[in-house]
Amino acid sequence: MARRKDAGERISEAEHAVMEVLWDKNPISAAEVCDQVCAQREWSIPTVKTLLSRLVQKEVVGTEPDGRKFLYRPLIARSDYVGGESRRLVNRLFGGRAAPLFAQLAESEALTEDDLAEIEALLREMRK
Amino acid sequence: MARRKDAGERISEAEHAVMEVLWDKNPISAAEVCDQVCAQREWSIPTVKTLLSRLVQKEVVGTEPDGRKFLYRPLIARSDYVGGESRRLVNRLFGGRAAPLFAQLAESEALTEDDLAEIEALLREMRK
DNA sequence: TCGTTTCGGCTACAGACGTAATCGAATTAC
DNA sequence: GTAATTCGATTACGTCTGTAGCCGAAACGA
Repeated sequence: MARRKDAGERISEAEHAVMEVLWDKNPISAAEVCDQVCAQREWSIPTVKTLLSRLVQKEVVGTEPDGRKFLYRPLIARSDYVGGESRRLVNRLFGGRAAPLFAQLAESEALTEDDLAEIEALLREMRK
Repeated sequence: MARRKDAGERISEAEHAVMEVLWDKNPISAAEVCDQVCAQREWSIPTVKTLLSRLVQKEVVGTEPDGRKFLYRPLIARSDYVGGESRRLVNRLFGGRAAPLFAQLAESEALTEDDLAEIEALLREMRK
């Protein structure tokens, strides 16, 4: 498959915060991104613009002109990113096996009752 | 803002590789760490020594003198580190819920038959 | 005792990251 | 039409990371 030059360019944590905004709504301008993200993290507009241009450089965000300004939109799906990060963690910490991760979360009380029920449902689903 | 040195101090990926060696066997000397880790990553001894001293600075690795040299041992449990990293990922990508992570792994085919069986067993265990 | 090896401890340095100010062109306001 | 505003682009800069070299003291060999 035409795997475009992906994994090379890692998305940093700050950049990820910007991506979340773009996944939530797009295409939007830098100012709009800042409206969203500067509420949570205490960033200024220049910071957001820097992060956006780095994301554009990394080819994970695309731009389209909108009059005098630019609108930004993600070029990768959130599920791809999330899946990749999840797999990276599982590989690095659990030798690629998901069960130990599950056990770890269970042990550290990170699983709510809802989580358990949901996971059970998913398991039943997969068993069919 | 003042450097928070309490419990923070993140362990980088390269440092983590060193930690894995220490968790596997300890206390050991820098040379022994290199024997293990320089096989996988292509590092030289100076690199390993730098990583070790950074870990000591971060107070996650302790030293004890052994004649003229030092022996290193981890000061944090692997399960604590692994648990923390797992929770960080779940918080950052899945809003703190474990179920979506599970769903993600399922969707990306990252779950083996063994994983499923193991997780089912864990679930039954927790249901008691 | 004197050179050689062996360590740990500083030093180095480029690239990534977090955070932001400044510049220059285009646009809007008078 | 000229000043003020608005953007993207460029530049800045300290920290963290990856990767490693050099130095001086201790220890060992002869």
